[in-house]
Amino acid sequence: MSLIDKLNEIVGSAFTACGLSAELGTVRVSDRPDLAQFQCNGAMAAAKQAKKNPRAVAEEVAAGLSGDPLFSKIEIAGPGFINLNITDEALAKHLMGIAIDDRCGVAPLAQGETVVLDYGGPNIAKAMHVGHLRASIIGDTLRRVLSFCGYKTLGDVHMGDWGTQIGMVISEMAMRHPEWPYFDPAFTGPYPEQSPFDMAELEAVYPAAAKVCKEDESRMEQARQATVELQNGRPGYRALWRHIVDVSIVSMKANFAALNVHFDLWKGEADVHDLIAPMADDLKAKGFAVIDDGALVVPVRNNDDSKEIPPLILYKRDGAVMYGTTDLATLVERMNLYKPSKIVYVVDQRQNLHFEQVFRAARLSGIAPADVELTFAGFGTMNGPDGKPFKTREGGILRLEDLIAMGRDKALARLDEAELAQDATPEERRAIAHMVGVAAIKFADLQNQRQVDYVFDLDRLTSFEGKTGPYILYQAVRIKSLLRKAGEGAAPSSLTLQDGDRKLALLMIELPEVLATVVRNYTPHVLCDYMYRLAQEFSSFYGNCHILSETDERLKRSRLQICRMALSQLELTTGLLGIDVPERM
RNA sequence: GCGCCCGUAGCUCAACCGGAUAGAGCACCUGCCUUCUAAGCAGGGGGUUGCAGGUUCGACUCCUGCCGGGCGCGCCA
Repeated sequence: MSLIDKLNEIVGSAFTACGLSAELGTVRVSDRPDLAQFQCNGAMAAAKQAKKNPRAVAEEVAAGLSGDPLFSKIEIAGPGFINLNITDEALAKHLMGIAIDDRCGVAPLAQGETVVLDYGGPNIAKAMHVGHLRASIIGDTLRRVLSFCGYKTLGDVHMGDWGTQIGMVISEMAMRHPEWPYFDPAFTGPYPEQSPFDMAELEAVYPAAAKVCKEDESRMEQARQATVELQNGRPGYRALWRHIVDVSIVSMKANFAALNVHFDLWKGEADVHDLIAPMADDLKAKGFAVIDDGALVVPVRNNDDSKEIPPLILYKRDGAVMYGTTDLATLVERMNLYKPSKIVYVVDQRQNLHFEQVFRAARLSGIAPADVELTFAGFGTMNGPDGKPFKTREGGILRLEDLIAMGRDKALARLDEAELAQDATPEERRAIAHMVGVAAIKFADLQNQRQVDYVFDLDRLTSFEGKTGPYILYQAVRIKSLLRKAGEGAAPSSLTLQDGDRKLALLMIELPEVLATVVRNYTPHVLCDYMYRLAQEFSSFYGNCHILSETDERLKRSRLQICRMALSQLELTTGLLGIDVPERM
């Protein structure tokens, strides 16, 4: 049980003893550390309800607490804050419990309920760019945190592989290479196993195709036609599509591997194609789907809506399906295959309305029963310094792999400049630089609140100083180095807490509540904030206390134990962000 | 037009369910490498939380109006 939970129990029952609700006894870390370690604000809320004097209520509750030897201080302050300190002995005892726990004192929150997370969402045939960074790493972090907290998690990359953009690429390829067998209706196969193009060529085709379709309506019409034919199973198109998917996946995997982003499922929109027709028939039969203006749609408007909600389109007039169709069918599939208790979509905030439509259609039709939590965890757009979606100076997109290379090269330069890890092999140095560069990029992004837009600043994204990923790594590396020098020492039987380390000790009890918040609100930045405070508090401790040179053996062992605990938490939490810690840097 | 989001230090961002003196980083200023990695530490200046009301013991937080910005709104994703 976390220390906060324990305090909640104790203070909660003190409230109960006064005839008040236990919930009022919620304790939290004090936001005035100069006054107390913990605080409870429940007396003021209770007084409001019962129309009593808040200080009197607080006095009564405090009197009930006064016999508990856990507390070294119980005070009433201001309008009725109950301020609490616990004894160093109690704190030390609790910490020793955390020290021997490989979960750093965090009890699981769930019992293996399944959660499907939908993140990443790269489109095939396109180079991954900086816009995919947030979608990937926020989703992956949430997956890791939920998994650690006891959920069975399934991360699905959910590629965009079935929409009109593929029709654009196919029709553009038909223009460029009419001789390919994929375009010959008389061809009876088999089609070549080897793709006639590589990723570099594919990437070049897409923007050209998109441009020409935008400018030329007849080309757009061809693209739509190709999309329908692909979806309806034209063999040559399907074979070509398979190449596009395979070539794209190789490239995606390289990017995700570099970022240490993991997926359990490599599914795409196309995977649910065979579920669409039966789903549509069923929705039609039950009256949820109707023909409107030539399209088959699911009206999702409610009478009490204050805004216009357009229907979800299942089949366009031309017979092609849209992403709303595949999203709904994907829900059918996920319910059938995984029976999840939650499905979380980590998607660009601008798709808010779209998912509102999908969720409504799913609830309405019973595809997603009421007890399944559907969450749209939208993230903000990455803007340039001008406030508009980020573009490079040349006006183009910045490729993800180029960004990662920039981070790595900057870290490599830093290693040279500071003459660090000189005896390491070039490969090791490169590996360290990669870890540092990726840590910088990921932490810089994840520390932003998920929902809001943020400004993309290359210098800040690859900065190594201050509130950055490398700062976190640096503190962990210092501890590792310290512990190597200290050698194997027996763990102390108890901790000796002093002014230099008490703040750090107190901080380390907060991890369970931090992770609970991340899970509740799907907000990785709360974890980043904790990690930074932890690293900072350690750094302060490290700078102000001698550890190896401490002559009081008992104190030295206690401090080394604090170091080990800080390292455990840093390694656990960096792991939850998918950030690797080098041995030195 | 309707809807959603945002406006906090020079810049970029935090602030838990309404709590005490609104916190960090960058930038700027002052100290600290003959003690465990200076990618660091200790300290300093910097605020009418867009504006105006309201709710209450208490408002960055909730409500109303206004100003400013972003995004979305039927056959792209």
